Amino acid sequence: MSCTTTLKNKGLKLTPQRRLILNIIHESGGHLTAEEILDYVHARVPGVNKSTVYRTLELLEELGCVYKSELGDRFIYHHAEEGHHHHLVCRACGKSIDCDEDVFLPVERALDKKYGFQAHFKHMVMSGLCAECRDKG
Amino acid sequence: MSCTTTLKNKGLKLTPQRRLILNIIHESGGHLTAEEILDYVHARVPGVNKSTVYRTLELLEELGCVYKSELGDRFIYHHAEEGHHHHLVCRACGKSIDCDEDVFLPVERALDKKYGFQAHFKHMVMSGLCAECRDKG
DNA sequence: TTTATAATTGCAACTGGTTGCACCAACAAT
DNA sequence: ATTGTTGGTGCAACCAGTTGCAATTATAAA
Repeated sequence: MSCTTTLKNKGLKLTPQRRLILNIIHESGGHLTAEEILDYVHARVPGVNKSTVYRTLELLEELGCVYKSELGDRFIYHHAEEGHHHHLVCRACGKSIDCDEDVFLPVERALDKKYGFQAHFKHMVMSGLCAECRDKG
Repeated sequence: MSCTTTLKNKGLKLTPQRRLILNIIHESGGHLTAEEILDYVHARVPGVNKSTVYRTLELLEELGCVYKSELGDRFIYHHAEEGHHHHLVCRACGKSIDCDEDVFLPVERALDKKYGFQAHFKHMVMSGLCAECRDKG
């Protein structure tokens, strides 16, 4: 279901500000920080207030339209495409690799079996070294 | 090696402020947010400036004396004991369970094999449901 | 014990992000 | 067309955390 219909179904309004923010996230494709999104918004429509942007991001996250993930010290937003997956971000070249959803299943099983602890790993973003950058040294 | 000797070996000073902050983290045993640490500091010595506290936490993390981990939206600090391990924090009762260091090995291997991506999971803090709270709810 | 020096602190200003509130816009009922 | 209601925005004040800088202090050498 598209973001716009999700909004309407909940009795929420698709305002110009929200349309703008959705467009920016969709067009970017990749991962944007809240601040980058704010900058893009202001570049197109200077008048939009920052609290509107932050509130919209929070709303879209709650609706499941975008994902908010932790990467090191900051939070990044990305579009919730069909099919969940994780992201591998190279700390050397910045490249982002889509990663299969199931890699954390062994961890979830182990935590359950050993500690009776129920954890879920959803759209994780992991920092590390990609193959090319590792070979370069 | 103790935190105090680590400081001295690097030519860094063991000031009263740093001693206080180290004591608070050691005594607490558990996980403290930066703000909680700041509150405890002020409770004992009101004059200490917040920038001193934040800078000290950053320094101690760089030295490896304390760990800074992400838990949901915030960062928590905990003492770097002998033997690394992860933490399982119950989102219902708040209880913290120490978790074996090796649970993420399958993930690290899978990421390497499938994507040539090198990632390391160190002192992770995971939110979820402990066995008791799961049975209750 | 005194001095030299680099490390450290407190301060004030600032940044990213949040919150309460008054006003505004959209829409449904009359 | 008018009104009532709900949701949304902008504003200003606020909060946690950061930064540059001048003043201070722990420490090692003399």
